[in-house]
Amino acid sequence: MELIVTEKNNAARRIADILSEGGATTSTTAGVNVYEWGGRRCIGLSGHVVGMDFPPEYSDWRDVEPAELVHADVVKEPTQEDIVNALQRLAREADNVVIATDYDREGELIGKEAYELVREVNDEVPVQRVRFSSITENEVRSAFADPDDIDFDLAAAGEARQIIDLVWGAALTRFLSLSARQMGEDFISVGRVQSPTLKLIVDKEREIEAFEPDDYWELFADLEKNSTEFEAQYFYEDEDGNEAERVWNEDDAEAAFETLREAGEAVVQSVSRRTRSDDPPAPFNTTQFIRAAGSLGYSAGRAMSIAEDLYTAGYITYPRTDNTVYPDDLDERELLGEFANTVFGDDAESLLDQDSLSPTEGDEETTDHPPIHPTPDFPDRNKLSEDEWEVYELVVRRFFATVAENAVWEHLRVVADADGESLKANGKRLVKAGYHEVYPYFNTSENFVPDVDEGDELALSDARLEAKQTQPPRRYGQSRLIETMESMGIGTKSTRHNTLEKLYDRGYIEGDPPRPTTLAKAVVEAAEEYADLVVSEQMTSELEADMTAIADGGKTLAEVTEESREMLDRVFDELTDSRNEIGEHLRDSLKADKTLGPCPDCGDTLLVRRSRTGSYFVGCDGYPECRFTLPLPSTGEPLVLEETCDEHDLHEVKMLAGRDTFVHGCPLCAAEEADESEDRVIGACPDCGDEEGGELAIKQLQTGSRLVGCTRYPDCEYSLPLPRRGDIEVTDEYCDEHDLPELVVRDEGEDEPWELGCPICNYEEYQQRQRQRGLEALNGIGPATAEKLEAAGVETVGDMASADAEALAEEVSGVSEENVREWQAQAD
DNA sequence: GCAAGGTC
Repeated sequence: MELIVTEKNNAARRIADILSEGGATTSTTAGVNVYEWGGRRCIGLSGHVVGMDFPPEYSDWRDVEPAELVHADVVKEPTQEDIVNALQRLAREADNVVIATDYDREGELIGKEAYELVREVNDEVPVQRVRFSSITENEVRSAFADPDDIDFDLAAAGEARQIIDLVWGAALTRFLSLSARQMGEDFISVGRVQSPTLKLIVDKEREIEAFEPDDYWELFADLEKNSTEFEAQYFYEDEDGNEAERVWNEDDAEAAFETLREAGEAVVQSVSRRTRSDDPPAPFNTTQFIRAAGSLGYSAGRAMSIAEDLYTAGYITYPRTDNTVYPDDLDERELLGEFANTVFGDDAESLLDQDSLSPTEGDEETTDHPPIHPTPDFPDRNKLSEDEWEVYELVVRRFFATVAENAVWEHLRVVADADGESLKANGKRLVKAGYHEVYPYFNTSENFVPDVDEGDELALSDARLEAKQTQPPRRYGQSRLIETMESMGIGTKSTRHNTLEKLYDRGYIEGDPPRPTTLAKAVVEAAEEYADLVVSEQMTSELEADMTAIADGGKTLAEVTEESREMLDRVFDELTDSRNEIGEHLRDSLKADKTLGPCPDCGDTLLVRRSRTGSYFVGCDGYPECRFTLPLPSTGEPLVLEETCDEHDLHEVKMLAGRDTFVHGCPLCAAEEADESEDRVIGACPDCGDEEGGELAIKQLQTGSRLVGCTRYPDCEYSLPLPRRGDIEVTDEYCDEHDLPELVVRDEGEDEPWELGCPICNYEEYQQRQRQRGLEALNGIGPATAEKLEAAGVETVGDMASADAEALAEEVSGVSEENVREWQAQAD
């Protein structure tokens, strides 16, 4: 029996399909899919199934000096036990093993890890290696016809990276965390990729903070020919002989303005026309896909998660790729043909009608995977969420664009003279739309300038002088950060977006575009001073050079890692002396990130704190002398914003809760608002109204949340939830069943008020919906939909114990699929 | 409990 090992289940299934000509059967071994046909079995790993770590005696942070980690052993342990078990079970019975992991460095290492697991249980079996750059009939067949050996040097290069990353990352992370006494979940992390990325963000912030704006002026006027008006801008020649529009001196600007205002007309000095070809974009690699999705409003992580779903469902190719050149065996014409009978049919036909079909190419041609493009498998639109469809359409249209013709612009430049001052107008017109016809994501707005001739006298009206200021540099957006990381060579196609998420999670950045916290600045400062290499992209470039040397046989893994450890030794020589100083600086910064402002009782400082039960609240730094506190909302992690409240001089607080994130505002304002707001009685309490005379009232709590609750609270705890935002109106309409008024919520910025109705009915419907949604999740509705449900604030079955989920399913069984679809439509 | 890299 021959055993084929791939990097992921999807690849295993497709390779089995090709080699078996569709005849493979699927079974599971130790819960892992195995594809089997004519004497062959194929199993997919899940990337690395073993992980590198220190032996257990190093695991207590307090017992081990961080510097000891530098020369500690590292060991590899299984991290995916079920897959390791399945692999070894099959390997025992194998008489030949073929490693078919991805064709890149990490794939070689994953292959070598599989090889070692095979060897543990079978020291005889031959192990071969096949390499192919896309899972297509031709490539796979020819690779298997001519197998090769594992490249152990290349795998060792990857292993050196693992060791160096672990040793540097863990030792420095522990050092900073211990020195700041930040253990547990709020440790202070550093690493070869995350820290240079963080420095990028911090450096930009430093530029912004150091920025001093300059005043300048710009002048415009309207020109007119044959009663068509167009705008022209004043310009002059600066000291270097360059054309300039900004006037840096107010007197000069006023003088030019005076001339333009008095001129009344301008004489055309020159007219120049040129046409410019606007070539279609290159095929999508991961970074460019993230960028394009970003311009549609998707965060990097969200874009990748949607792409992942579309890939797993079989609609697009593998979304993690550096490649921007379609492989030879992609038949673009055939793929276009697959869209003929879809909503993209007209566009596909028009592309097929072109004289030639030559796809664009980017600069990167790699062996890992093809660029991201749609597969011939066209999705049923109803099965995708709106977001998924939008992203899918982007991928389809990008593919279309890469085989479309170029666009052509015509530029018209007119220069005119108004009493010795120069005016210019630049017009542009799209004369051939080309790829823009099928790829509507780029700006194609035109700027109209009429046909004029040299010597024409144009009427000049409405001269304008605009006072402006230079602007600070812009922060990096997520996609620009990822592009910059790529150009610096840090991170990989699969990890860059995760690195950004890590920086958010660690409390280093907040907002979008991301801004560094005080802690982030302190960590970067500390690293710059004592371990410069770890915040520098140079660490990666040196590592890359070393890895190339290992792969070529010029250096050994032992040499490279030993060299790196010696460097880290020297870093620790310096660090250890400054431990207290560093710790103090980090602690101050952490405190600054939690500081709200002056305590209204004692004038000391209000901080965000955590109670023993884990909930957050606002407390005074002067505790226990000052016992002032304010509550915070119970959902999410609090984040102190830059914005402050005018009344109390306190920073506003934002609650981070994934997609339910909201701004709580100034906690003192929220508390005062709650104290001032009168409870509005709307009816009798259904629990205790008859016996005790309890009444239901609309209440506002100090945490900012609102509810309908019993006036006898805390004796009676009956309550119904209300939305956090919007004005709640009590109408004259009454619910027959519960004898309560219908409520309406009016939210600023929303055109339509939300007719919430009777609060009891509303809550019952809400609970019902929650159950139905649970059922949908149970019915195998995709992760994207589940995520959406979570966004709607609904706990999904994914979070429930399986017994609970089954009980829930039983409770609502007898529901037709149609009903489910209807509910889903409502939820959307 | 530390990193970065796979994959889900």
